[in-house]
Amino acid sequence: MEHSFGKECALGLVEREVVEFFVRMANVLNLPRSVGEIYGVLFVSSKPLCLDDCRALLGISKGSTSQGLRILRSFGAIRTVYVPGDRKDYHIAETSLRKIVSGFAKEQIQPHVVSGKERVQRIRELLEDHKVDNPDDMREKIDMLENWQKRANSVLPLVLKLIGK
Amino acid sequence: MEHSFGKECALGLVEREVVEFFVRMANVLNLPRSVGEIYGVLFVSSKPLCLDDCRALLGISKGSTSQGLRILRSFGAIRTVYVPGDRKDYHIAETSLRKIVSGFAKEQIQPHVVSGKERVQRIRELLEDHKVDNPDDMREKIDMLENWQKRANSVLPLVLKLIGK
DNA sequence: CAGTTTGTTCAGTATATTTTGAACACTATG
DNA sequence: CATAGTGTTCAAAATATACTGAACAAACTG
Repeated sequence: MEHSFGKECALGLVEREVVEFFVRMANVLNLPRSVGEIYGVLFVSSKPLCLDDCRALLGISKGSTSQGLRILRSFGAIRTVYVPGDRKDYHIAETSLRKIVSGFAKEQIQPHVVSGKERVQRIRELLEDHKVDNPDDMREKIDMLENWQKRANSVLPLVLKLIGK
Repeated sequence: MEHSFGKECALGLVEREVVEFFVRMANVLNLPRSVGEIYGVLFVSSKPLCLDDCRALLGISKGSTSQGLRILRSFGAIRTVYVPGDRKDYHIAETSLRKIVSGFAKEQIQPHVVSGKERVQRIRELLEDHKVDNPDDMREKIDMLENWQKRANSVLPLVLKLIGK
């Protein structure tokens, strides 16, 4: 007999623990808790689940579930599968670590990198026609920023290579 | 003549832009905005700054500044330097990307990785004496989690190697 | 087409995080 | 040892973020 901790929910003890694992993951990656929960419940399930399955198993709202699924889809952490004879969309967890990492990087990190690049460019321009305390020193620092960005950019491809399939 | 945007502050236009760059960085890394601001102002300054310098330049509170400096110190993003004949602590930005990344990883990421490892172990144990829908499938999934962790662990050393000094 | 089922959107609410500022501890200094 | 200078802590306030649920849109169904 399994005690329930906190709110009732339809998941077994082991399943709950797996979901919690992904909640922590989400936390580290700066994603909403519900996104972790949803990926977790899909990961742990041996069959595809529809929106309402996820919602019911986790005891969260339809809105959160819909948005969570959208986010997960946006970086390829889940796939939507077609089930003949059912109008609902069914979802399964993508289990290729490489795909997930690469999707996450492309969708969630890359935009920041790009805007960072623009920002440094902008600083360079400002530096042309604005007084600063120590122009040479400042120029050196902007160079350093640009160098950091270059190196940061080179990391992802390597990580993907290393992390394999 | 420089217009001021929003609140008055003691930084020039270029300096403000550099600080904003690091605020975005902080954002991506899931650190408080003030931590980004403080690193930024130290990075851009050509001389060491004390707590009250940072506070005054950024227009933030003493408490935030103290905590921000502590966090930055905790992963080696800044160093505290001794200035003879002055009771105050002075701080400078560490500019070795490698040191910063490595410190950040060790202090902010590693603990999560460790607790993740424990969590997977715990799930394995639970799996021993709790019923689940499909034990074989579940075991396979826990194996996958463990495999992911191994691969994730191998990333940092490589990133450090790649990112150079 | 009227009624159902499914999924999305978004304004309002709830929650979590960050910041503030006043109280405190510590040390130096006269 | 009283006072001033420096940095820390933490409870309360401010802010940012995520979640809810009702209203909606779209697509099927009889």
